[in-house]
Amino acid sequence: MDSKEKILIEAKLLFAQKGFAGVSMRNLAAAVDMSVAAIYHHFPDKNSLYLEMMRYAFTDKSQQLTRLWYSGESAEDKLRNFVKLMIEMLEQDPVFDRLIQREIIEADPKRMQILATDIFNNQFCYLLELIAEISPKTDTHLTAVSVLGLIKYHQEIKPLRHFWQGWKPEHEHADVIADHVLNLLLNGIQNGNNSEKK
Amino acid sequence: MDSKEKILIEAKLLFAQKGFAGVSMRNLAAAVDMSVAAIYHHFPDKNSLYLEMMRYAFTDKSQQLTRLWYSGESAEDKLRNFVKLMIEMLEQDPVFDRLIQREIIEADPKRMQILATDIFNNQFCYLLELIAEISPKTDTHLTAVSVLGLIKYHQEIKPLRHFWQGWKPEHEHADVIADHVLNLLLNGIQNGNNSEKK
DNA sequence: GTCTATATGGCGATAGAC
DNA sequence: GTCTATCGCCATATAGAC
Repeated sequence: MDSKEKILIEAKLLFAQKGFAGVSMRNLAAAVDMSVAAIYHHFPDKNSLYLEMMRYAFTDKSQQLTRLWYSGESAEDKLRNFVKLMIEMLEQDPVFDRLIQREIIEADPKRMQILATDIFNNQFCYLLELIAEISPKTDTHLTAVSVLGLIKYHQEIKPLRHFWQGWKPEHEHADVIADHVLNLLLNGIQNGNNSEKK
Repeated sequence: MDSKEKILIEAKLLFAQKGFAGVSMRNLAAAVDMSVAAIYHHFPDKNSLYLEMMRYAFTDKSQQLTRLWYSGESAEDKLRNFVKLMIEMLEQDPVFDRLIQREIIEADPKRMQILATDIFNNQFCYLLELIAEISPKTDTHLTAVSVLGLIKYHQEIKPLRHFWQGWKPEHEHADVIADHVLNLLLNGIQNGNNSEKK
């Protein structure tokens, strides 16, 4: 395999786990079984390596989703499939998931706009249309963010949740989480008993 | 002011901004205008300082919440107040919010267990009981995580959301978000039209 | 392209004076 | 309780041989 790509793959893993400040060039060199100097042959400095890794990690994540929006299914089935696909994607590539989280918390203004507009906004618009169809009365922007939040948070909290009461092994399975999230979205937590309301 | 408390206050700010690995004892010493050795007089090492800062940052928060659990209100009103209080707390103290985010993402195994059990678990248990009362049929653990996710994600995504379609200035207000989250939790997104279901 | 060796400086933590 | 001075180590980055 190409040495440069090997470095990028390992860098993605390490930076996602430990953050920019938490990963040393020595750590990375050890992980790819090379010397530090060999890495500096491929990248001018640590910062450039990080940026190039980000570009590498973000390529072609949206193809699977786009196929979904153009399927001929009903709006509710599309939402069902969207939630399931997103949860599966995050579970399948947790490294990618953590990288997004890192970027949001670091909140570098330049990178932030690229991330928001170039990568996420397109998919967000499809989701908005879908929600407008299913639930025209609600604020579609807020609801779309809630849908993403439910999907994202269950993944995000995985390191903590098994310490908490009521945890079961099945709570780690993508389809169990997907079913729960979809049920909550479509019915709330009262399971059909949503009478009393102002 | 007490030197130790001054250190804790500044440490909270710095660790929230830059993370554990991103803050050196020298940075902190400069921020409180003391020597590094003076800090080591109050704390045995960097890790202990961090843990004590976390406990310090959480004490007043859990007091507010605990008062809420022992109020004589109905379960649904308690949930309503919990969501509102949490959103207000996160908005009012964004440093605290970032601290949680940092902690979850850094997921240091040693710190994780202490924080998850010592600090979060108590409040989580109250939330579990509440949900068990409101919605006995659902999986309470998953539902509690969803409640936290809805609250947390709307705050977490703030740096990104205004780039996305459908955003309005009012989406930044705590009470608008709280109303939206509560409506979603109690009714789902279909607004009472939750008939068709497997 | 990859290595060994090294320059230069910041890191966590400690010793001991005041 | 706070300081100055220092230890030993690890950080980023470079030089030059192969």
